[in-house]
Amino acid sequence: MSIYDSLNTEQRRAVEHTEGPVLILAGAGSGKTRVITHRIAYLMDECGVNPWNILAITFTNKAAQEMRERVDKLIGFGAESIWISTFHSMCVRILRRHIQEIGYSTDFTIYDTDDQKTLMKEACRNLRINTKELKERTILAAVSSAKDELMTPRMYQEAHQYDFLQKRIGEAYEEYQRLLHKNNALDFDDLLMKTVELFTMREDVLRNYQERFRYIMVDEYQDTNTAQFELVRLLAGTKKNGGRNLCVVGDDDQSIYKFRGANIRNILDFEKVYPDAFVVKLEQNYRSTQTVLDAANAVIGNNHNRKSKALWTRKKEGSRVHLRQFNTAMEEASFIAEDIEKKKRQQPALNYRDFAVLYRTNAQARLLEERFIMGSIPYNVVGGTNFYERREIKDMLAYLKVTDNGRDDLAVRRILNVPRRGIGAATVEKVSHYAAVSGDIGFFEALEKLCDGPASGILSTSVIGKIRPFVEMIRGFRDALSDGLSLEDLLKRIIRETGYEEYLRDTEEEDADDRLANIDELISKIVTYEEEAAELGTDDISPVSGEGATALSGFLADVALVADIDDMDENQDRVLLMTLHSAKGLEFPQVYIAGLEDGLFPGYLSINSDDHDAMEEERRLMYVGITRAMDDLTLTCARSRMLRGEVQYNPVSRFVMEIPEELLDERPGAPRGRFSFGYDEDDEDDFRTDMPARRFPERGFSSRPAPAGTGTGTQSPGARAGGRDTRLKAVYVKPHTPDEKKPFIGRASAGLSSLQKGMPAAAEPDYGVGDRVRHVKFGEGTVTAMEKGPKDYKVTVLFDDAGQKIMYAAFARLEKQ
DNA sequence: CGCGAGGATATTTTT
DNA sequence: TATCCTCGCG
Repeated sequence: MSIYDSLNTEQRRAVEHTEGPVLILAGAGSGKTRVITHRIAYLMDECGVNPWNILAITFTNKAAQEMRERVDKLIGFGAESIWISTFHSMCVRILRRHIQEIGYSTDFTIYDTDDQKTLMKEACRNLRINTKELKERTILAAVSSAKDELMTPRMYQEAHQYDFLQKRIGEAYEEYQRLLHKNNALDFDDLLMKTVELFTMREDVLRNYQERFRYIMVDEYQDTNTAQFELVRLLAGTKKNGGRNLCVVGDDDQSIYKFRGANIRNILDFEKVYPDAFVVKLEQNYRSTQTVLDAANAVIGNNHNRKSKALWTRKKEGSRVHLRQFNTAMEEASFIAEDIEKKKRQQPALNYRDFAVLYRTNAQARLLEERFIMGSIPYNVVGGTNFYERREIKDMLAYLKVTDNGRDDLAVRRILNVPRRGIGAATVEKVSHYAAVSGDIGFFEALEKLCDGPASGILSTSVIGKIRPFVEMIRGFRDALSDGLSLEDLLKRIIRETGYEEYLRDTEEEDADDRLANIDELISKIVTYEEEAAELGTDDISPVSGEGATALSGFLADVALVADIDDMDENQDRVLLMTLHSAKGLEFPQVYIAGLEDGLFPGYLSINSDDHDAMEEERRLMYVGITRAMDDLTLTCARSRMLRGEVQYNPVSRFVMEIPEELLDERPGAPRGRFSFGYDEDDEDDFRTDMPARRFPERGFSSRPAPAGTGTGTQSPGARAGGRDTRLKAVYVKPHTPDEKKPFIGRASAGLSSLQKGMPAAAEPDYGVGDRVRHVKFGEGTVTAMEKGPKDYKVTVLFDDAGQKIMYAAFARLEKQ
């Protein structure tokens, strides 16, 4: 009995095909991690491949960690010398060793989004860019996508020489890079781009790694961007130099990171780049019930750009997908909290950790949290603000950074006056200038010179008197560190000497305790790090610290690359709350997807976007969400919800409508209440606000639309404006209230959003009594009566098959035959 | 220089 | 709504 016997035929083929390019299309829950780990084992056990010749790349540290654990279990000895790491840590590790070849020094620091913003602000100031007209945010976004596409500042400028705004962005990009370089810092995207640059410029270095990584595996391949693709392509080498043992694993249906530059074509076109690729599809799902799978398949089936796949399972049918609709988001949250308790009572085998609540935006977590606290349900919110982005943590890290590397000007400036030392902007400005004219020395160095040297007249003695203690304190930290003080004690000493605790208590009474707790957390993280460092020896403590790196810089580099999800501890018995994005790659017996409303999920941006892909990406996100569920899936939505200070009224998400009715335990109803878009014959109800939470239209009157993409029944594609999904747009128009055709999403009061443009008004129908018409659902029929009702035209139709129906013109979407 | 008030502004999603 | 930024005063 070998370990490979547990694999199914397809998995086995994927495992045993070790040579040449391989594409594994792995549907959700099809055991792809198993395939990768077994493949690694197979390479070592059966093919005699050395572990150090194997590279496995993932996207998150958590995935990397999990993979390593599983490989360890499978093969034991030797697993530790396999490179299993994320793209970013891999790049850091390579750059720590070779970046001097392209003009940086190997002790570079990594800037997070916050630092990027600060730096870009400086770049704009230098270039006299008015950040009111051209926001740093915008520039940074452009720079980031340029880097994803491996575009240098020069290339950017050349590509946009005739567009004034773009040209300015190009200049800002260039200046920003200059500042990064001056600070000996790389931002996130640089890690990838600089590695590619290194490999392109130094063929010998590339050769070196090509020879080392004879077998490469890439997980979540659908999420790779151009830079990552190029990196992999370079590492994999060519047929001639004996490489190309590249195995990529992914699922185009789970590509949800386009906004971050992910290029779905990387997976769709893999066979074009590698025509001799061996392709395996894993379609057997080991996770979910048939019902859940059917729902997922139905939803994703509405997307066009995909490799066809049909998941199936041997698991039982399972219970239907639960659908619950509420009047407010508060009720929705209460329901979820109560439902979890109810299920736990009914099925004592369930633990809190078996539940997850997923949502589109982080902001939605708040209400849920409130209710969970109220019901004393243990929970954990994953994501939101990253631990390492919290102010107090960044302050502490800045002290550590300055102690470690004085060239990080940003860090120095961050803490120079934190806690307050009476050193202000004017002084910072003078010191910066002094640093610039003294041969572009670092900020801290400039501070030192101004304190140590003879009175230069640049700073007054009183200011020097404020700076000197700071400089001396930092020096003290440095000395202590080189005398062998542990990181833990260093951090404690920093807190003590700076008086940070008192500073927190003085300035913010409210959450000082929370912040102090966070600092304690940081201390324990640093302790853990040191313990691991002691165990493994400095080189292997972290995937990112190359040789030559001190323990401190190793810790700092690690920290920069940690995502919130990486810290998730599945041993805690807590309900997990997280975004759909964070949930990718996870599974739970009980899953809730909350906030299923058009305008929220799919977000209004994608509903209104001209980019057809945007909606498909949202749908993939829904697919990811559904397929997280093992046994039970509950979908919830609210008719009204408070969003950034205003109440919004949104209809049920179109994605819910795409799930076949027979899979749901309740029918999606038309939203009720004041802003209902009305559908029932007895329209009086539609304006009652005290409707019971759940009430569904009569049979046959659901507002279920046809699947997107198939058009609206007989409507020929493209017949309507833009050929896009115009059907649902009608939903936003309040029926026939002549001077009030406002969208229901976006602002409920004033402020007409762009949604309004191009919206079909509830116009007079182009048919009359006696005309033959066709309805999406009921088929053909004859109009027998028409009456101008209070809100809209009330049309009575005698359908050939479905009998007589009375409906409103704006929603019936009757087509004259 | 520090602090507070008030206004603007953002809101998908995150390695 | 919550945070962030700017501006003006003490």
